[in-house]
Amino acid sequence: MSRASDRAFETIRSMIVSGELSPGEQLVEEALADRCGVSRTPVRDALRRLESDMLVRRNDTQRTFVADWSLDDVADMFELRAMLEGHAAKLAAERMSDAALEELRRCNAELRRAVKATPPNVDLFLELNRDFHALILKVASSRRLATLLATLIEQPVIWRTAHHYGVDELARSSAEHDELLAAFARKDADWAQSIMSGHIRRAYHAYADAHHGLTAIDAADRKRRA
Amino acid sequence: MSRASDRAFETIRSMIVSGELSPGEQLVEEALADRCGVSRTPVRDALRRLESDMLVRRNDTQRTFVADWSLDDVADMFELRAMLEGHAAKLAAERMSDAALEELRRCNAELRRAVKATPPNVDLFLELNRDFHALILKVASSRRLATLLATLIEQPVIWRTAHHYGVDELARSSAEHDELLAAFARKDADWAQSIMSGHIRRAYHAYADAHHGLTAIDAADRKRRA
DNA sequence: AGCCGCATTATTGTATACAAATCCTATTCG
DNA sequence: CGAATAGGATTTGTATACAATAATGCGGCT
Repeated sequence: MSRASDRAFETIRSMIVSGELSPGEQLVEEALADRCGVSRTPVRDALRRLESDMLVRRNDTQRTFVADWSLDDVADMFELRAMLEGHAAKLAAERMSDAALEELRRCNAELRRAVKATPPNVDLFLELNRDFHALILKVASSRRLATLLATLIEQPVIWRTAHHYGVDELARSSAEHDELLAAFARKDADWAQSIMSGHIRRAYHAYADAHHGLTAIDAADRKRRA
Repeated sequence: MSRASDRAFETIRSMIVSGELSPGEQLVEEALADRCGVSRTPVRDALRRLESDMLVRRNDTQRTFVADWSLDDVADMFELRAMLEGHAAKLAAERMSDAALEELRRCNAELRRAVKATPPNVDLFLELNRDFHALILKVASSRRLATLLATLIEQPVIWRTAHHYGVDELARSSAEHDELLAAFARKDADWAQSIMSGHIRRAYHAYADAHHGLTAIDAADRKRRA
């Protein structure tokens, strides 16, 4: 997709992920078109893409809204992610090359530096974490799997809450990455799968712990807006 | 989506699934618009949807083509399906109600009748098989999972080859469904998961057996057309 | 002959106007 | 007072024209 459509997609996407557009809020094509400085046509394209990423949902009469996720939905999402990323790690272990392994090591070394900085560089951590997982997915080399996972990562839920991670959580992440590297080095597919699955599940509980007190407020807030 | 856009989607979709449009063939918006009797706008919508279902792919310059799948891709697809449908069966076993179980039983009874007819009614089998799996997915009640699986089922690969099933394969399917029903009745989630996973894997091998001799021809055929 | 550059054609992208559907509200009727 | 509803306002759907980009083929050049 060329300029206008991409711009619309990225603009709307970042507005959703940043929370500038609240969960449950209605998205009106013409208003978005104005904000993006394009016509409705590319906005419609963008909304379709966002819909397939499940960042927006449509009601039965074709109105679009920013997706809102219940705790159950989030739990669901993490469970699927644990399963699929575990599978990816397994495939990756079987297909890991020395070069790719070395790149993963470099990535995690940088990641650890970001964690150990004072104060820890959370944005950099997130970026390198993304890279690390993306690299594994690449080694797994399953187009299908990549597509499925794409809709599970990069969720606003994750992004808005990642900053709540404590330093200990961040450090634990890079330690788990080390374990993954060990499993990859030994080409132990089942081990890699187990670690990855646990890695994601731990992330879920970190999320849940940080949020279980907020959901009631969120729900009330959402209702008020609607 | 209202009439025109849906019509375009369904028309193009069925042309792909039936093989009227060959894998690798370029899809031109205006030509499709003519064939569907609508303008390019709804066709573009339809192509986006087909793209997210992975029935078409786009090259780097935005031309669209009917998706073509290598044997590896298909194996990949079945493996993911085995994993995800297995997970769905597990969730379903935990959440199965008596009413839903009864409905599944009725469905499989009908399915068995379709198999035992002379000659076996393969189209009816396929439809009921779909219903059976959809029902399980519904009981699993995970929106996310449903979305992910949607892109894996209903592939032309599957549809075009289902007719190659022998009577014994069909009978074995309904027998496996019976086992699933037993697992559901006892709410044995792990059992349900194992059976479902095996069920899909068996389907894969039936596919592979029927096709491993054809791929060379298919490839040549595809090349000739391109 | 082979290849490069340019004009031509084919195809997709975007804007816009208008049509259809949906939503909202005010008003009427029970 | 509440429910049904009619009609205006809002929003989405579709068609079409034109712009931008990519593919194709031609002609000249080496």
